[in-house]
Amino acid sequence: MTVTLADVAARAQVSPATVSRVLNGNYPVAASTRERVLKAVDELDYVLNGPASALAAATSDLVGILVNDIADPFFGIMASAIQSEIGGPGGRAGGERLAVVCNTGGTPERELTYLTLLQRQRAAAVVLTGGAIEDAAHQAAMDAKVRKLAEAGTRVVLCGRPPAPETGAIALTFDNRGGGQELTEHLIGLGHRRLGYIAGPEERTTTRHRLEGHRAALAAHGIEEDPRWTVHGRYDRRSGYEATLELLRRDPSLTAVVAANDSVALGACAALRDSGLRIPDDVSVAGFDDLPFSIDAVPSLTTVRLPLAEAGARAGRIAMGREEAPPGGIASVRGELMVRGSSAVPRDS
Amino acid sequence: MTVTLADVAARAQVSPATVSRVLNGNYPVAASTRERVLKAVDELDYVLNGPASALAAATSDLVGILVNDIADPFFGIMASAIQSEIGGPGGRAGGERLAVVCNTGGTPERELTYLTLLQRQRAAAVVLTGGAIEDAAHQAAMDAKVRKLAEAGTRVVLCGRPPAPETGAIALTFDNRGGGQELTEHLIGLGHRRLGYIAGPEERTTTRHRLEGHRAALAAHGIEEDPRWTVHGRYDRRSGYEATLELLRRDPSLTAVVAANDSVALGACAALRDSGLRIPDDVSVAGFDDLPFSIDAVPSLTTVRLPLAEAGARAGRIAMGREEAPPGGIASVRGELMVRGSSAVPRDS
DNA sequence: AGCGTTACAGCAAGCGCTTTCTATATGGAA
DNA sequence: TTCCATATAGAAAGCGCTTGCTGTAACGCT
Repeated sequence: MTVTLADVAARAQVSPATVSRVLNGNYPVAASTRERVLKAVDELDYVLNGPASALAAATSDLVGILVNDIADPFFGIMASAIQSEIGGPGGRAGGERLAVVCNTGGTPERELTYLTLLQRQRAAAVVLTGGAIEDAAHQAAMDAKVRKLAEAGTRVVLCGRPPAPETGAIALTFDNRGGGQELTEHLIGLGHRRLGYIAGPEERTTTRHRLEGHRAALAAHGIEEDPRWTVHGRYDRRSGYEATLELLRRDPSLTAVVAANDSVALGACAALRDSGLRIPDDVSVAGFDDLPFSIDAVPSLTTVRLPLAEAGARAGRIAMGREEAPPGGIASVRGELMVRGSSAVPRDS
Repeated sequence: MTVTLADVAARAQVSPATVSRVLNGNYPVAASTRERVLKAVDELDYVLNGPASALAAATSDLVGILVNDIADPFFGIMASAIQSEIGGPGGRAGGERLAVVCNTGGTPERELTYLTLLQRQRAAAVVLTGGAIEDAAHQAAMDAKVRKLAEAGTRVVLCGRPPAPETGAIALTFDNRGGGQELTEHLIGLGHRRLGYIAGPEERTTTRHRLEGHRAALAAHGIEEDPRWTVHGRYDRRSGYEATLELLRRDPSLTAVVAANDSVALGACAALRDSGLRIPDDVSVAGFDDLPFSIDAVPSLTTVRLPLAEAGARAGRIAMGREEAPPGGIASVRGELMVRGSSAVPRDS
């Protein structure tokens, strides 16, 4: 039925061992023999049995990439960059690796289950992207899993995620706190004193860090924050729209709205416009991430650029052992403030 | 070293066969025995060896999803929907399946290589998304691969891709032609007579079909097309920006620009604005796909909505055998014209 | 009581590959 | 010529799991 190594061996008049060695190229095989084997492979249209090979060799060529939401370009861009470096087809590395992009939806269970699934597949490496969930029990479970993976020889890299000390994972962390602070400082510098903040889901590290940065900036400039100025929501446009209406309801005198990310910011812009407010004349808006569409917003969005593709690529290389891990296994990746049209001096200043 | 089935069996005082059956749940096992086994599994922290199990059972729980560009929400949305239906963690189906999202970059080689890799892994199913590449040799190679996969029992579903007759693949095709035609007819109906068209890459079916629809609309209304009105580019914002400048250079009297997709349309908007033209007062703009950000463009984008999530979900269910294939193995999915702010009656009409 | 069923559990034969160890040439070096 | 590297090929033992087939109690009938 299906062609096996043995069939190829028979056709090439060699032993299965030789065929295997030709295919893996890690053992001397005479050129003439190799050719004969290759010819047989071609003629029989032989395709290696991955599971069998993984079983025998006790390694696989699967690389897992965990993302919170694959439909969100934030993750798509990182996933794409990681994948381009892990040496799948078209990648520069030799062995052909299969990237397994797993969509966790940001839920603890799925995150854990996917990790188990990857462990089951004996994945060669795993890259976890995006913010982590802040729940002690879940964290502990994740850390344990990661440690187990690392012990089993799977390289684990965190990309845009806080470090997980003692687990053996390499972390490329985004400086969300610093970026958030810089962004808000920019607005304060323009003269804003009443700033609304649309945060992401409560239990995410990303959410907390960005918010902390924002508050640090306020504190540094002696601005006392009104609790009404912060609204939590999801990381999507819709949430930004609704949260903005809520903010406006709570305090119509806000002169700036800082959003947890660019999608939220876009929703905020829509809500402001629908409320008859002009950007940035009446209200300034700022986002985070600098996704491709942010520059096309009207006015273009002031935001913090995160080098998603670069970080992803680096994470991919580290996962493949093609780049050294940063000292201490932890590196902080900084964002860059992008001042654009959506932020300006407040009207009343 | 690592815990195996046998270890669990020993601990639970049963045979390996019994453990396997408890884990797979496809054979009667006494409740008391099952419990004992489950307890041992838990105590030993046993994780099934995927490759070994795939080898023995001659099936795997991997499902491949091929996308042209994972960083593009067009594909991200479909991938997400497919994944939610294939019964991975959180999905409603029983068996836990691992979705393998493969980023082909739209290149023939990678497309083919990934298919081979999936074949090698004995994937349970494969979903190919997005437009196909129009190259006779490549098509033939792809069809042959697909046929082989189908013969080997892998269910192959095409989502947003033209049918591949005689290969055993189920096709959920987007009616790009019809959508393109409807869109252009809308513009013509508004009074536009000089319409620029920014097409995607030449060799893609999606590109060709949308363009054909556009031209069919022109023809149907007796509008003779000026060859200068069509520019080919990539499916991204940048390309839209540049192409628009080119169109404007070629014929400054254009009153409408139809883009191959929404990203391109956004780039077009930027180019028009940078050229001092107002949308839609001076020039109308239209996109395709209706990605989430399109409604947030200013003005919001007139476009053709493609039910990406619905189609993806359906493709996922079909791939899992949870939904019947459409009659003849082919279904056409229609788009819906979304008339919004970026299109209006031309100034000079 | 005798016997066919039914419900479990175990045996053992692989699944298709990798890899260690062994065998056989072949070609110098002595 | 003799002997030992060196190069290349094969034999065979698994890798860890699944599953067809074979027991063997326990049960319900007649």
